[in-house]
Amino acid sequence: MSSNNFKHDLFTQFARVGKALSNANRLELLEFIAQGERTVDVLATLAGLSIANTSQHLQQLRQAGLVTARKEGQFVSYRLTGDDVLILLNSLRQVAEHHLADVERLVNTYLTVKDSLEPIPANELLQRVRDGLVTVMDVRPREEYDAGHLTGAVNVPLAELEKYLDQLAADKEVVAYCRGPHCVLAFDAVARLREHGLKARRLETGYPEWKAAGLPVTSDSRD
Amino acid sequence: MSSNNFKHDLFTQFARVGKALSNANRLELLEFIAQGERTVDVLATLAGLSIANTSQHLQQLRQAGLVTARKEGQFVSYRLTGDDVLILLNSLRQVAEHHLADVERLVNTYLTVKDSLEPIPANELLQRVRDGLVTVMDVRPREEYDAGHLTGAVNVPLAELEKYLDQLAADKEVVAYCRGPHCVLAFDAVARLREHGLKARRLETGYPEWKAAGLPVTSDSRD
DNA sequence: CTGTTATTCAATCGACTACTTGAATATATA
DNA sequence: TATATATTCAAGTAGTCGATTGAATAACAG
Repeated sequence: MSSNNFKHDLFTQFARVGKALSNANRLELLEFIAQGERTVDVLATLAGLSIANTSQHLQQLRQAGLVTARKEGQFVSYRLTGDDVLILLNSLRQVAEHHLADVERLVNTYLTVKDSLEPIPANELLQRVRDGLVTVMDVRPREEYDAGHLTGAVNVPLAELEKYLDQLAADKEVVAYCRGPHCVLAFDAVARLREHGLKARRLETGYPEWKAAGLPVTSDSRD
Repeated sequence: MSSNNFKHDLFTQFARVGKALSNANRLELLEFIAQGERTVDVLATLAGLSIANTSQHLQQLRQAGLVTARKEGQFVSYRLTGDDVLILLNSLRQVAEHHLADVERLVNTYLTVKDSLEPIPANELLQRVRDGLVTVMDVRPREEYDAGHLTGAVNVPLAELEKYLDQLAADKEVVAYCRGPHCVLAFDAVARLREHGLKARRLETGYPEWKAAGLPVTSDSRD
């Protein structure tokens, strides 16, 4: 029956996408790429992989249709092929969180104060920004901030957080965000801000999701 | 940095889910399970696999948190752990359809209708029903159909689909629907109808949404 | 208790995966 | 033109995966 073959062929193609998602390093690379176009060696550095290895992973992602490459001079930049990839990644994460006991255990182990950190949803943050009630703080490294950030956010790399303390308006609540819902930088920032007596929460999601939702972003360079 | 380990551990867990989705046979099993609880040997028959092999795949799916098992007498029945798994499967399919050239080639090779993967919106369906251009097919089990269905729809439970093939007007397009936008029954029905050379699409939403929109419904029994 | 059925476990084999190393291919710069 | 840089390709190794086969559980029937 050729129809059975059709079905099986189709599932084989779907499985190619699944296979691309079956490796932790590739998922991490995807998360970095989700924040904006990245070159190979930047990605290798961010993920802590060798360049050749990174290149190979990127080609698997490309063959699975999750990323596309663009060559500019000596550099090859990768970016997601579309917002549906982001949706796919988020539903993967959601299923994993929901159904894998190990994930919950992990999160609880590392993020002891999880519930006290009440994340703020994106739409609520948007409203509060408009009302001038909050300071939005981007705690990612400067390069990532430059590549794109929430409009109105200030960049405070985690290492320099303490330097900026007295520049923060004491009456405004601080909302920190970073790369995604599981990015620990924002958790750390909130914990440290609170140690210094400031009101602080974190954004429920992260920069890629904010951007994908069509909410206002700013990039300081091309990108 | 302990946070790097945390992050990597987390991605390793996500990758477990991805790995479960990385094999065509497992994806096919998942689709069958999505239609309702199934026992091991039924699944083995449906997928054309040996029982031992099916059992192994099912356990991988279970360890990835995608399905759960329930033992009743001699039989072990598997079902999806939740609706978010369905959402994940659909976004996987969507990304694959969107970005894998091979999928498009496959679909175009086997299917006569080109824009066929696009679901039809409710208002458009309503118009086409009035124009007598389509056969509306409710692929849910009979009890659900009896409790309420789109006015004018015929009930063809998925298991009996092949029996009804010659009763379908060959010149009319078939529009299948079931429980909601992510209900796989309709996907499956469309795929199988197309395998038999019929024009088929699925309704963008499902019965609950149709009813909620105030569009015409009929119930055959009390209710 | 014996035999049957449904499912899982265990052992095996060929194929594939992740990563490393070192070379090849472009592209820019001096 | 020669040289450095960014990326990809190719080959090799240890480890994992998918499927088959046959045995091991477990629940039921006679």
